[in-house]
Amino acid sequence: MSVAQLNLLKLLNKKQRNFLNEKSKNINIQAGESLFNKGDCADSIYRVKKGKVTLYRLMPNGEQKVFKVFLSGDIIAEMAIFMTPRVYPMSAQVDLDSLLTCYHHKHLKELFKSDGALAMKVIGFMSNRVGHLMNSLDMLTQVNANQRLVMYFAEIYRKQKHEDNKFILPSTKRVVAAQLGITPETLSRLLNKLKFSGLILESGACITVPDFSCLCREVDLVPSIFEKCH
Amino acid sequence: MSVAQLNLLKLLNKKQRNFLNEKSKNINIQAGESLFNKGDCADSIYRVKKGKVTLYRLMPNGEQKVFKVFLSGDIIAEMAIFMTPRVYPMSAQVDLDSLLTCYHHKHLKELFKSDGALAMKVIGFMSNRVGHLMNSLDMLTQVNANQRLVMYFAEIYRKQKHEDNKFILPSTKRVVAAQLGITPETLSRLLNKLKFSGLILESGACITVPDFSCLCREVDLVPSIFEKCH
DNA sequence: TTCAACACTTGATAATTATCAAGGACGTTA
DNA sequence: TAACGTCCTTGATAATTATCAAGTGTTGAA
Repeated sequence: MSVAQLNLLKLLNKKQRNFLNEKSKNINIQAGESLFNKGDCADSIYRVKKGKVTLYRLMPNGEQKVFKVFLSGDIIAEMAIFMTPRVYPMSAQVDLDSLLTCYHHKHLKELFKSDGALAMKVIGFMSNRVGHLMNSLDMLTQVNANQRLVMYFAEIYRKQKHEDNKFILPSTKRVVAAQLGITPETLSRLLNKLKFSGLILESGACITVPDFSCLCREVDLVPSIFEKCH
Repeated sequence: MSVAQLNLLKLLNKKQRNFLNEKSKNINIQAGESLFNKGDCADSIYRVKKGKVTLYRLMPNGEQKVFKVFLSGDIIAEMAIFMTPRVYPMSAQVDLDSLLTCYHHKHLKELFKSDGALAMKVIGFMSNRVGHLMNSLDMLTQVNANQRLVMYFAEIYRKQKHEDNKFILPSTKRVVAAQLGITPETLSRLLNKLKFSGLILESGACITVPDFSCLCREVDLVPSIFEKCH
């Protein structure tokens, strides 16, 4: 399974999961509302059961820059509850009417502290996360916008296990551009270039890649980035 | 204390440290030799007692791109030993004749597994590391080369606690440029611009910053990045 | 010493990406 | 329906950074 898909709660066994679920509570939040703000005490992590939540950061100029989009199944603030000081490092906002499950940090820590083997799993999970981030860090500095775009395609394609060579952009292009660290205009032009070359087809938010190898070759990347498992 | 300065071994208490030191062994390595290669089984972490080690990655074109430089006191491969699969994600090479202490992963895991409170500290440490990396990730995509350079200055200035407003570039400018994700030529020109404006003085590898506030203002960053503690 | 290798610099030019300005497409609301 | 807002696109231009080529200085080996 891909590292990206793993999350903290998947490390638990059935019994532990039951223990946690008993203590959890579901909450409904309407689109537009704030889930938490940067600097708030990080008491809970959230699991998205339905809807969409974005994690963002306020830039000096007041713009909000999206860091990550959470969809069904994703866990929000996995790391924040373990940090010192224990505060959320970014803000989260609900984009669509959402159903979230809320877990209190005390109960998680209780589990981890009492079960040494589980704690080791968590440590391993976090190490892999660090490795993954270091990779991204490397890529984003070493790689041009075209390559970042294709790498982003690969990431969401692996995440969405769709039947054929299609995937859906999970948010507006404005947000996608922000995640790639480019302007919406540049994104528009890059997509145009790929469409014009026939390397991708676009219909609304749905993107089709007829041939991954060709696409990768075009931007000078190895095709293996699209492979779902490794 | 700054997050960057914390490391895995500092989480141990005296007794645990003694336990580990008994099992450790010192090794001398000559400049130019390889410490480990990407993909090697990650059995050990290393502590630099003397010398210099660089962690690097081989690029598709065969160039080696430096990810991090380890000097006295730093720990190499803190995360690798916990990853699955347990292999080093990059290669490490000794740049100066070095004395390293080598700790086997089994002994560390033994400690972490048996002491729930320690395991929680480790989890906290890794969470903070993740937070730190997410910050860097954000910065490197949102920030231009000038700002990255000054942020880099801030990082090594905080690390080297020198008397006055001086710090030493820890490696050649070629390597510094690679770490900043720019070419040596661009680095040369950026430094020139800052020198010409009087914002920095350069003599060999030693850089003096007469006024941190001015420097930060010039590149549109907050001066607090140079503060040693927070 | 002389040569070769390497780090660094500088200049000229090209490629990449951002910025600014304008307009089209679409849905929402009055 | 009209008016508005937002997303997206497109064009023109500017800023940033890379690339290529050449030259300087230093070091270390023959």
